[in-house]
Amino acid sequence: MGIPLHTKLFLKGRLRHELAAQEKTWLEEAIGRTIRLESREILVERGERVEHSYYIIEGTVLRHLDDRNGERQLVGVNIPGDFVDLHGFPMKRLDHSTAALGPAHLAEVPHSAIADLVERSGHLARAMWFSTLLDAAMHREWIFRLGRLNAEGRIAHLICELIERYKFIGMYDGRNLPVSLLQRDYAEACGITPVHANRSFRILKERGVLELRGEGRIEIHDKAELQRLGEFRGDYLYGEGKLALESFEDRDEQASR
Amino acid sequence: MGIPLHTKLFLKGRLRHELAAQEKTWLEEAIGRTIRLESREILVERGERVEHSYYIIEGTVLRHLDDRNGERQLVGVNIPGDFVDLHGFPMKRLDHSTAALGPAHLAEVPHSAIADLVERSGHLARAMWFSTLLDAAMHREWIFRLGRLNAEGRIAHLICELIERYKFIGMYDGRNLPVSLLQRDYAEACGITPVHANRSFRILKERGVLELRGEGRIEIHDKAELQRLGEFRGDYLYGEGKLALESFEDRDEQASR
DNA sequence: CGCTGCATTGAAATATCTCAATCAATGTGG
DNA sequence: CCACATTGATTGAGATATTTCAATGCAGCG
Repeated sequence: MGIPLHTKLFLKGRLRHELAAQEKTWLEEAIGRTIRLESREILVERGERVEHSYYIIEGTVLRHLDDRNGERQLVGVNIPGDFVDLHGFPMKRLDHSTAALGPAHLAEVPHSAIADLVERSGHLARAMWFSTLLDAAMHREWIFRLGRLNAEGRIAHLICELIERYKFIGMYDGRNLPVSLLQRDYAEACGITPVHANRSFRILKERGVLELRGEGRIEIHDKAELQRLGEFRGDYLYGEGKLALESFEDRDEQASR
Repeated sequence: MGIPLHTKLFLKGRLRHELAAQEKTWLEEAIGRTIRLESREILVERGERVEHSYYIIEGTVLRHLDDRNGERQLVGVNIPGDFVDLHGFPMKRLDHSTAALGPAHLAEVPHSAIADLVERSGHLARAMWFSTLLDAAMHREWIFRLGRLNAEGRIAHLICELIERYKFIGMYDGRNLPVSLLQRDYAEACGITPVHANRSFRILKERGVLELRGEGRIEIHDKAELQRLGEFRGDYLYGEGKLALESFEDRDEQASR
């Protein structure tokens, strides 16, 4: 078919198994259109009712809450292959805002199409449920990071998470992480000031842990130390041991005639 | 029927509409047995594989992550009517631990029974998905609380959330909140030390905002000020305007012959 | 060349932690 | 009923982490 394959990475960072060809086709068909966002462009504002969910083909989307003074707290980072706001499908309204980090290319999936998908494939339905649960698991680690770690640890933990997730989608080469967050963004993710983020990065650099290289690139020099600082245990990303959907797969096998 | 009705509060704090009688019956039947936990007893440890999910009939369950030194970070508080670990159904393994706050009475629901439920009722399936998404929404607010608020604000925000949730299940009278967290627990929820929690509560008391009364009771004196301090907007609990499942209900109506 | 946006640095102010002690309530054994 | 242990709350004082404010540096860009 001549349709461009937007679903190549679909949920790739989220599931341990490939989706079936049939499922991929359905997903591909569910895409209404694709949209391009400019750098820092807002996708959805907190409180908005939503009729579509967005899947990232390319780029990065930040999810955030605003405080009274308009200061942001990031609550999530989405990368290619992620749904940004799949929870908008059951919830119909977003409790946080989403905005592109740099230029981004998204697939827009109408909720009506998701409803069809869910009806057609129990497996896909559960894959989507699972994906939103993975968001929740990440949220929990973010809570941990903010509650128990100091500034360096928080940054380290965040970067560890990003390393694992980029690894899942084949975009981490063991040294260079293609992340273009500004120091301000790290500050907003870690609950610290940009000034303090800056000092923390300096320390990490001086200790030979990592270095911000600009151009949307982080150079990882000592991942072990990074994990130690961030008290990072990556199991919450459910990437190992293909734990993810196996139980569903078992069930599906039993169920299939 | 002679079976005690454990599902009276089922998801009551989670949905804006009553479940259908048929659904309640199914749920009731899905309960394998009920268990009682002693105060501070651990229910599930991080990393454990789980075959059951637990629904709270009575009592409070805390969800937490441990840091390297065994210090806890709370990531959630569950109250009567909540599923504690419904996400264990799709995920099969918990990424955090759960433990009773005081004595608790739980209903144990085998995942096999949930699988049946999900298959039998699309509506119930989505209600459960929704419930887990509400957890995620709360997680996001916890991230906000830890990232943007000072100690007093964090405590205020947490208590505001508890007020709303107890209100949903008819256990808040406008003044007394039946919560028996220790100051240590507030500290673990808010990412501060117990000593600092203590000082913060003193300030809240001196300002006439609230008072810990012991005996598992918080007296709320000035809810407006509490909300201001916590920059609290309760919309993320999806309790107003019955936004929750209306879209599903619409769809279900269309779908029903 | 003079913006502009971001990174970087210094110095003082503030929030929070740490350590150590005391207090109050409760329960237990004799 | 008393002596004692236990648990959680409370307080003080000094140490540390983080913020705030203000200035400077630096690169891309019209």
